[in-house]
Amino acid sequence: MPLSPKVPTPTLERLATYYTILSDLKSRQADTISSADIEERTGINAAQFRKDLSYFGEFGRPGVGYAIDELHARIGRILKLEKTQPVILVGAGNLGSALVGYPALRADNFRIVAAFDNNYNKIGKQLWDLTIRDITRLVEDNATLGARLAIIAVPVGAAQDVAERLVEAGIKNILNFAPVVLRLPRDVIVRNVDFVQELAVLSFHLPDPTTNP
Amino acid sequence: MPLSPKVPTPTLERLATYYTILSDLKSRQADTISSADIEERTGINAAQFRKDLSYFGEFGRPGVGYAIDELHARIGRILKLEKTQPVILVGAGNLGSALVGYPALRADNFRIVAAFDNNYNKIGKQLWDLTIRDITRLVEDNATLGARLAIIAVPVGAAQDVAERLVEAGIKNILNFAPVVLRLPRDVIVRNVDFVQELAVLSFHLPDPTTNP
DNA sequence: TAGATTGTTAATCGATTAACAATC
DNA sequence: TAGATTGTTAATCGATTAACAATC
Repeated sequence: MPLSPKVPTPTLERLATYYTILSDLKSRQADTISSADIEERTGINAAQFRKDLSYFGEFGRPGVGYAIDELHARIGRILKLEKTQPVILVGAGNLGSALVGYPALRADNFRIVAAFDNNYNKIGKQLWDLTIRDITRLVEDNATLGARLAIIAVPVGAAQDVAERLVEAGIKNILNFAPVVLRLPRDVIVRNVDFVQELAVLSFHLPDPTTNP
Repeated sequence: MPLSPKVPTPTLERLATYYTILSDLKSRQADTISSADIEERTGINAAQFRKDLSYFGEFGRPGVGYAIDELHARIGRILKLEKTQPVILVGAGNLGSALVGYPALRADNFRIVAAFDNNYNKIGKQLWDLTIRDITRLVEDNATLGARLAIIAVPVGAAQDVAERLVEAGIKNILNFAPVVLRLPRDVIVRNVDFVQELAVLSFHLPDPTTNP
């Protein structure tokens, strides 16, 4: 298996986008799709799409296009979405609760298998179908759970500490919702989701509040 | 006012990051900071930081650094965060609810001023301090509200329709949480937040499940 | 076969970073 | 003044896209 040398992150992000629209097309549509069709639907340049796939081998047939089912399956395999991935959630607040209840996660084979918090008023309570666990038990609990992905949905002040516990528990792939830069060993991969940052970028593009006429 | 010619999006994203850490430093720290300090705290290259600022003028003093308060204020002005921005939320589900209750939004001067939904069981009910409104009233309601930013937190199937209503209501800056590519006029700016995409990128980086020894 | 579309190379574009003269 | 650090230029790096021979 020729290990793909170095896949650009933007390629991985687009791969996830292709996967989503292929999931959508899978049953309801014709069974073949061209890179031009993909461009039509996603706005992503057709050459870009073909280049993205080329990091992982050959997927289509010249003159014909791509078999939707096969392409979907192969991208799923690349992104390791074929089997259910257990995910740990830390932070049983409003955001954490929304994430546990978020149906798209389950649809894409992610399953939140445990929720942790440091608040003694929450520990032991239910969050959907999960019993909220004590954050101090994270390391020992994950020895059993065996999750390799985690979501941080705690306030800024707690995020760094939580992240370090996660690493201690063997989790090196972290989705962080706290608006803070986590300082962690270099082999830990962190993806940040920052609502305020997103809104700030939009805010910049707002028309200038023209001074009164 | 020499209109900044073309600011790269990554620069805007980093500007929001600088803003966040400056908010943090503002009171508790010394009153001056160097680009090297910024690199230390954010992992963003010091030259990158200086270059980012250079799109907007001069901010520091050679040999000294940047006055924290002033820098914070000026970045706030660039991102138009100095006055409270009204934001409309569409989708009063779990995620929408978490967003309304999210303290960091308010801290950065965004205020969700109205929540809309299409579900008659929800319309009229309370969501925190907001009364959930009828999505079909969006255009007329925003004539009064005057929001220019909106958040879409509805299921995939409803997102395109909601987006078009928002544009009709004069809102051209949209934060979209539905995992779908919105097709809108080119002058509309959309930022997508896609949890599943983020997890998929992390999932890719998971160690290969080595076949049994 | 002729028409369509792939996979890939090469050209273009844009973003990051090193280097340094200017300046406090 | 000497030391520190900026703002900016130029070099580097990497990602996007156009073009096209290969192939169905």
